[in-house]
Amino acid sequence: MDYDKQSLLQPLFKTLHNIEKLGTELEQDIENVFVIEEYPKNYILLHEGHVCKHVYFLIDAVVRSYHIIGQKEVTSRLMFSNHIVISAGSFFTQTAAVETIETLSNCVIATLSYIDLQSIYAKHPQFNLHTRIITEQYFFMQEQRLYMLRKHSAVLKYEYFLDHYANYLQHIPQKYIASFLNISPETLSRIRAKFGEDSIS
Amino acid sequence: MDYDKQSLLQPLFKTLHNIEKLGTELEQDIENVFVIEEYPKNYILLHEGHVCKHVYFLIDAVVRSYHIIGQKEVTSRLMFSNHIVISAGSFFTQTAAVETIETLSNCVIATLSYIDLQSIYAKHPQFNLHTRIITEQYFFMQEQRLYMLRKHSAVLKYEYFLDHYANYLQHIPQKYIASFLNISPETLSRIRAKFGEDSIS
DNA sequence: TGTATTTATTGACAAATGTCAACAAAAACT
DNA sequence: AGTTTTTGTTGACATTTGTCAATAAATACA
Repeated sequence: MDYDKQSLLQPLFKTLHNIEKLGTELEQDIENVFVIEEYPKNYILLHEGHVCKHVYFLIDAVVRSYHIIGQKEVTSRLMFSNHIVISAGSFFTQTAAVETIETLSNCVIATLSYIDLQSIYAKHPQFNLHTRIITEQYFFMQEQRLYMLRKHSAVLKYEYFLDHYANYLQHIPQKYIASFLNISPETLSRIRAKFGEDSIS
Repeated sequence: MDYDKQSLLQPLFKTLHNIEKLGTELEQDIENVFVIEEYPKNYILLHEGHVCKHVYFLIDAVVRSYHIIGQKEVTSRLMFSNHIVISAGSFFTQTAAVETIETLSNCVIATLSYIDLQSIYAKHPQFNLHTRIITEQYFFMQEQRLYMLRKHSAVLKYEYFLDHYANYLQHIPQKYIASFLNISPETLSRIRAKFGEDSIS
């Protein structure tokens, strides 16, 4: 693959620099350990039961994570370009993941292994500042997802989704959206029918 | 108050040392900025709409956070001794909180202000390592709460609660547990009645 | 200890959502 | 382009959970 790694990683470095300027050596070391990879649609990046050994920085991608509850897949997250993706519990503790991560489009993704990340920490302890802040940001996003799930009715949850994910609506099969909102595909279909009705009349 | 601050903070320092040994000066500086305070039961530590300006380390406490959805309070977290409590979004970004934090028992709590924490970071950048790891741990706990909320039936959610919070059951009014599980108090009462029935027969 | 207040329980009923099935539409694959 | 497969829609109905109200139990407080 003849990618220009540096330009593909530009958005990531912008985020990092906004937190605190990286030294030249640190920036170079980070760039060196990232690997750019292509994955086809519906490729499984992480299997439930396996250890999440990489951070995925989504360069051009639509990705979902899900876990099995009862017999059914329940979508836990929907993620897009410029998101950083890990299965948190698994990655942080290097233990078996309880969720599966799957691509929903042909993807270009920068991957960084757990081991390489640890060596970055060892060589550049100041990098902990950046990952602390990023973890805080993702913590906050997760808090908002929790807030959404506690909205009581299916309609309120769908409205929340429209407010926060409208741009991505067309890229995600509806059944996954329903599952993300914890409602049945039929219920979502009915809600959408009503919404359409409203905007016509 | 004639508390022995050092001994009250022992559990916190143990956690920090387990991540990476703190230097003497850093340890001393942290100890200096923490303030031990007592709060009565049902005291509001943080009001929705205010900025969360402190980290609370619960020394001896039962605490809940909640937000208003529609007309109703919905309990978002239940927290106990040795937990670190903040309203994440508000604290990290120093903006208005969307939730309220309230004591459910008479409490002894160590508080640390946002400003003091920033000066610790400035003076001891290596402390970012500790807070990164702690943030990761709380991230993971939050992920588990999300997982719980996605369990479909009220019974499954209550079973989850029994598995993870059994020790605290008696300290928390049932209506807050119901709210935490996103079910009505009546439904929880009925589930508990059935459970009791089962264990007799 | 007795009274007031809050919390929990129980029943009857209503509302929301899930399930199953049949069909339509869209997408994927030769 | 035509066929197969997947996804989305709609209806009928079942199930779960919520709501309201009455009562009991527990807790707080004077």
